[in-house]
Amino acid sequence: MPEILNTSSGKPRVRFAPSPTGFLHVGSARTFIFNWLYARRNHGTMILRLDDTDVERNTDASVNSIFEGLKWLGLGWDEYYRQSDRLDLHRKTAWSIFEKGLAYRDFTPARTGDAEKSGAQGTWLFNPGMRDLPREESERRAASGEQFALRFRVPRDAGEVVRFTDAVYGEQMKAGADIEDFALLRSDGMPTYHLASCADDADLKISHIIRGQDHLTNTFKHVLIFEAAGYTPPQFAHLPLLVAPDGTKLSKRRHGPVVSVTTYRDAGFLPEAFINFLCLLGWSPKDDRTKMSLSELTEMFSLEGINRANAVVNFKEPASSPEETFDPKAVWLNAEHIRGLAIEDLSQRLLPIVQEQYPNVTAERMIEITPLIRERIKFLRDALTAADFFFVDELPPYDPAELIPQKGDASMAKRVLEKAQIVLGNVEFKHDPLDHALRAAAQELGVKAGQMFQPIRVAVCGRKNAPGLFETLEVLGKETTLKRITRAIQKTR
RNA sequence: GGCGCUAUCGUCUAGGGGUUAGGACGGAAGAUUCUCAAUCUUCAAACCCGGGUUCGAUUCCCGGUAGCGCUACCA
Repeated sequence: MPEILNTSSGKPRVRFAPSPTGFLHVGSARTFIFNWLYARRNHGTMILRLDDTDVERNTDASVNSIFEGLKWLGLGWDEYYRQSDRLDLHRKTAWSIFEKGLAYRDFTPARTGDAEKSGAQGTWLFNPGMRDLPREESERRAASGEQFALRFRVPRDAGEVVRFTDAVYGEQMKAGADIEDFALLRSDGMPTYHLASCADDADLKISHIIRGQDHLTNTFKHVLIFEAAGYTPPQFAHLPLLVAPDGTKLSKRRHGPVVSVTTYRDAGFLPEAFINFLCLLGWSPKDDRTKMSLSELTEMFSLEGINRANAVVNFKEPASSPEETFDPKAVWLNAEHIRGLAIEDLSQRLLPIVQEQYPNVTAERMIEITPLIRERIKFLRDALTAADFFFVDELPPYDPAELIPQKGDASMAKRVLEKAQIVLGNVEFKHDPLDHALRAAAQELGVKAGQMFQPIRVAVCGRKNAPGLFETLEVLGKETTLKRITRAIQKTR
């Protein structure tokens, strides 16, 4: 009598089950996000499960990196498990399958190395002799201490097919004759991924398995395990893979840190922008929205919107600037989200980054500066370069030639600065008065407004490209402004 | 090799038997402005190929091609 999963409450239970064998990959992050969105959208439960049955390859560093990445995303989860704590359940499940005659001991030594792996001619299905080993002989050899793996006895008679319906890819079927007798238990007694994953999914009453498409063909094996263990398989939804511009799947070895979530964090991405970007890879709302908040995404998310083709993360392979490290759309979305933030909020996020380099900057100061750079930064870290002149006492050296205005010369720069020194000494440092005073001064000197503003801008900012002049001066204050203009006048000599 | 999946502008995608094939990023041009941004306007840019079904296919079917995945006592 198969136990019925997922129907009793109607509330979905989903899980994200990473293997701690490396940092949190952007593809994994997307899988986590889709699961989370699905759970929240349908008032279900989000489960985090560490699939750490491969003791050889698991590391604590990886576990930490995964938590670090997930913490930054800030989405959270409702239940947490580690497969290594649940080995008894896995073994019990495996042996229950064995007892039903649906699995058998294979005493063949493990295939070593990569022999006949990728270039294999023909498909390996099972080791000769083992599948039909008489029960008594099997028991005897096991009792004598001989090592064995436990394999699933895949039904491979003509006409045997395994089927399931994928929420994304539709009806799937495969002949049993094309499925190899996969292992359930290794010869050291440890469960394999397939077994552990299914045993846990059943035990945790997972209703929907939302995961990467690399598992689509594994799902036939999983259906076999669920049914052999007496459970109704959950609903499956496979996600198209994220690939590099060259079409190969994202890997640390080939593509470096671009595939790590923490790289986005450290570059100054907003987690909500990163999430927004990832959602648009392989999923779309049916309207034309692109910039979406977490709550909008939660509201809009559905399995039906998931696409079937792999999605390219469009970064430049040899990146010549930090910006090129990322997909242009991710960068744009980040800037969009930054622009959409309230000044106080943005300022708070900028402050720790700024303080790392300029410890004297206060929260009050940052609030004044933030509106001037909000439209000018693409990454949080850009505040460091966009507003540097607010943070330093003394401007770093700049080329005095920069002080020379368009269609002007050194003497014009000097006249403008000297005039500015006088005018600014007698004006209130507020936007409008500064505006009026400096425009009037330009008129008196017979120069264009732009010719008046540029030398002042360079004198106070140390460069030509900067925020609006009046608001800059207002925030900078009279004292610093006059000091920097004096320095600039010295430079014109 | 076997099995499975996929194929719309450079990229992410919408659409769907009859459309000027829509949007976004990026690119180009222009407007605005004290520079840079931001903003606005405009432009260029796509249905993998071949058969079939049909009055009509980019859309449905078949084949090809290409890409990806699985083919481990990894996950």
